[in-house]
Amino acid sequence: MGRGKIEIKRIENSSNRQVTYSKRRNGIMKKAKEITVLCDAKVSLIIFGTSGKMHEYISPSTNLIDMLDAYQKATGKKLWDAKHENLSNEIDRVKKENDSMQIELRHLKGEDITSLNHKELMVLEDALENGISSIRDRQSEIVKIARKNGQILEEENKQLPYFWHQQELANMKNAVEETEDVYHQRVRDYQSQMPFAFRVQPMQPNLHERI
Amino acid sequence: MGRGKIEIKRIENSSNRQVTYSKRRNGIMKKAKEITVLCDAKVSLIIFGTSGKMHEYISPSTNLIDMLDAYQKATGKKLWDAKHENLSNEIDRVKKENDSMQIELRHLKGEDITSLNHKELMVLEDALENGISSIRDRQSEIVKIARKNGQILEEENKQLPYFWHQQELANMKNAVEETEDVYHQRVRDYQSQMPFAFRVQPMQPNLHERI
DNA sequence: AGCTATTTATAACA
DNA sequence: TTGTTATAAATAGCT
Repeated sequence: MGRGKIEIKRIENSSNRQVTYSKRRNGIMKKAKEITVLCDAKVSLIIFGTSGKMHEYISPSTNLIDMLDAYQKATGKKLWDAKHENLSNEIDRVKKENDSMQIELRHLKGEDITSLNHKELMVLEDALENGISSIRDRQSEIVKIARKNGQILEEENKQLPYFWHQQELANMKNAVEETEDVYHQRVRDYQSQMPFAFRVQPMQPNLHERI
Repeated sequence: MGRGKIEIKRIENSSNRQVTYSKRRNGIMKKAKEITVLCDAKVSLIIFGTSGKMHEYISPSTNLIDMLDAYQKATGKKLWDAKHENLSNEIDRVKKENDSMQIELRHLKGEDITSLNHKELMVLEDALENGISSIRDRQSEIVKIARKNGQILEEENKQLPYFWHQQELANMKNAVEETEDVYHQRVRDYQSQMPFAFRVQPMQPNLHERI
């Protein structure tokens, strides 16, 4: 209904599309109002354009909530329960993730490990070895930097013998481990059989150096 | 638009009203579909006639729930109330818990530790020491039981020297640590200053012995 | 339900 | 954007 007939397909010219949208939106709104009055129907009309701007019409004799209640009764579909269900599902999902991390944490702390078998324990032990060695490396790095900057406090100084000793032990152990290639080969094999929760998961590196 | 012009007011003749309702309803539906395609708008249209029968149109690119979510964002009106807000809040809470566990796990694995200071590293180290010693205890326990039951496989036997060696190292270390009461006293003090995520959190004990 | 005279909506243009 | 107008589309009153 215009100067020319148009096909019902997306209008590619964006400004034409905008104009048509605006005019037709008004047209539909008008029709909605008319059918409401003429036939005392109840209408709920919500329109979003590509811009994201919303327009709505609700028959004056009702409101959106009542319309949606009626909708649920008429269709049997649960609307706000569906929403509810989605949220519940997400909670379940996140909580499961939570639980497996919780378990992994406890395992790494040596708790609840009676349920683990030999292989699983070996994987854990390896992870802990790696962790502790990283942390000791970092410790000595910090101490070295602090030394250089003359920032070591009297109190902290007292602890140093312990760390140095730990370093020695770690070195001894590493020396032993280096002769035990068979063991580490095996650990790597087991890791590929472990459940996902036991592997390292990627994460955003958002932390900064702050000695 | 018909044989005669009509006023926009309730059609009193019930059968005329019904006919007009049906025709105009189809007209609006058609218009809704057209604006959806022509302008890629998203439309939700729900109509109830006096009979109580419902008709609806939702743009194929969306669904009623998403439309209503968008409606809420656009208007600020809440259609689904506190119940859902509570669920959303719980999701946020659990996700945050998740994040801090994620961080703690990475720390225990020796990752992302450049952001930690000396004291925090000490707490971690202590936790790892405890974990590794529990796990080694359990390892040797398992081995002992397996020995007793004659269940040791040839393959597993190969690994034993490593574990025994680890045990020795651990014992040496413990001997050292026992003479370092000052250190452990200090670690306990630091722990009370650590953020929650670094402490052990309670959990349901749902795992069973399964050597 | 169809039919068609008319009214309305709107596409192209200004 | 807003308005105008030729034309397509919707539909009121009839069958």
